Amino acid sequence: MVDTDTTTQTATAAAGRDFIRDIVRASLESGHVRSVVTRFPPEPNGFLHLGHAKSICLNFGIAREFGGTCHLRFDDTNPVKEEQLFIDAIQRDVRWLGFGWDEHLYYASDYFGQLYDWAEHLIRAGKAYVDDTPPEAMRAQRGTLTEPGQNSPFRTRPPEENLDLFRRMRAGEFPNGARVLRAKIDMASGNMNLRDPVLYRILHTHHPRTGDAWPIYPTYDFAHGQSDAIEHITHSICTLEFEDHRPLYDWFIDSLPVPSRPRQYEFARLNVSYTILSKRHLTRLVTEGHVSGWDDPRMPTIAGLRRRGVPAAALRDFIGRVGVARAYSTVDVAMLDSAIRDTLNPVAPRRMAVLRPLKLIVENYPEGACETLEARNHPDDPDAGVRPVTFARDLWVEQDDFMENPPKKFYRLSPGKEVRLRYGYLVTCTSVEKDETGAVVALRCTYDPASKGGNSPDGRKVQATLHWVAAAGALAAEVRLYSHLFNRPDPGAEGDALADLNPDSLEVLTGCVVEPVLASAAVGEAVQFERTGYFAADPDSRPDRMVFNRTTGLRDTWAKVQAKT
RNA sequence: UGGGGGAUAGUUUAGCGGUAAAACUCCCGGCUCUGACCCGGGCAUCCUUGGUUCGAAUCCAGGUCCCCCAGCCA
Repeated sequence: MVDTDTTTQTATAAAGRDFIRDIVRASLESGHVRSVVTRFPPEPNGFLHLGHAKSICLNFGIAREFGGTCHLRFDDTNPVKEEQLFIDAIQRDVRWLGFGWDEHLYYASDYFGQLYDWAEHLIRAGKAYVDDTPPEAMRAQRGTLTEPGQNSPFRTRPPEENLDLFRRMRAGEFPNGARVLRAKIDMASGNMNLRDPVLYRILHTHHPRTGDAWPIYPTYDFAHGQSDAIEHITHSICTLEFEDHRPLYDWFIDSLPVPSRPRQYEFARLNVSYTILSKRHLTRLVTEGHVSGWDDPRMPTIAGLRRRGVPAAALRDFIGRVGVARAYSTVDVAMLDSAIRDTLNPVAPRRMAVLRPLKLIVENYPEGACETLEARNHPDDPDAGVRPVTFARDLWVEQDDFMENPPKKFYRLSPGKEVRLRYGYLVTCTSVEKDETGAVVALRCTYDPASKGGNSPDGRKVQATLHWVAAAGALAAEVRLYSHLFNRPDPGAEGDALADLNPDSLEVLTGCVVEPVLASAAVGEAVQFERTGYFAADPDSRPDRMVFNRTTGLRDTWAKVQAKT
């Protein structure tokens, strides 16, 4: 008891601050709740995305911070849309994000029997009735936002008849859509959810878990709160659009002999600029082939972000930065990139990779010769060690690092200019080779033999340090550069969101050359290509033909300077 | 007078009657064997109009704008 209190206080002090956590803290301190129990309730009809990540971090995070429990519960009440494939993917993604549920894995379908009994309970209490009204007519009877609805002619059906009909619905006697079970609440309510909501509908559909055991399925409203109650959830946290379902949520809890009294709290869902986080749209992107799949690195899905190389820690950090509130908002996607860089910068090993190669010939370096130099794996972390890099006469440098007629602010290579080849030598460009069309095909340089390692004895400074790869031994690679999937910050604001798809969201570079050590880069593991960005090997990689995904670029001040001129 | 919510820098969020804080973005500068990282500096009449108060982003009253709800989806 004393230990429990101490634990609670410690956890309480350690937890973050937002209005939900304030509520949890208060309920714990007041003694209304002894131990917090939350739940993450995905519907298995798609892959998890950034919006779910917020909910996952909130629910599992609160349980962790306050010494409570968080359940993973699949909201599988609509077999028409749900699949085992998604159930598996969701579990994989939640785990990858860094959360676990121990034995607390549940399915709303686990409670179909109990839910059915409670439906009969409502019928006997005169609080629910079987309605034969066809869908279109029912819609017409519901009224509008400003006009009250009309009572269904079946609303006064006696309980015995309702019970008989409902049992026959359950027995599979009627076709899809023939009848529904409705709660008898108030057809004149200003809250549309209270105008006799549907509790059960007839669906002769195979369910991933219950098979063909049920020809009727409960609706979200009838299943969710009661599932919470069965699991003794203390804080049922959901998004704002469920706010006006709360009176209904409470109506069921008050009308049924449920074993506990959960409370629903709502927060604003996450929106991110230049992306879309609606399952309907994401599903279309996949099924219509606009992306390669749910795990396409451009997708805002957990699986897509993972494949792109985004670490789980970066996602958690991002969610933390975004905060939790009740105000509608759209977060700048730049905040995600920032979180990714901040997570990767201190840990990602540095490598050299030339994305758009330009040949550089060191004229005064002996032909056929080469030497091994030492490069640090991380400039700020000596413990990261060093690796050998080969220097030779023929090298590759980045096309962007050379300009024949440079503007004043251009620090890199140009005729007559001296720069440093990182961890190598200082080189000075002496001449340029061009093809018939006038395009630069190679640079000729001289190197200062005394500058081995990158510094000359006389201490002279150069303005730029370039990355490079020796031609001999270089590994060929494909590099996939990703940018926003949509070309406007608010896709869909003017019509169909898919019309705002960015046709240039994927750029595939096939002629890249990278350091030989990259042959052993593990899939999904982040590295920094110096001066370029963070990358991770894609599952498509093969030892002799690596494929790298750009997770995110480095901040690029030069690009900004350039853009302004 | 349908019901329910929300308004603090360009973007998210903090602030809970004592004179607006942080992160991201952007701009200026410094440092630098990554034009990265890092370090300085800059960027807000707190939606509005009144009221209460010595004092209001915070309390009260009235406006304005935005979002959600008329699935047998969740």
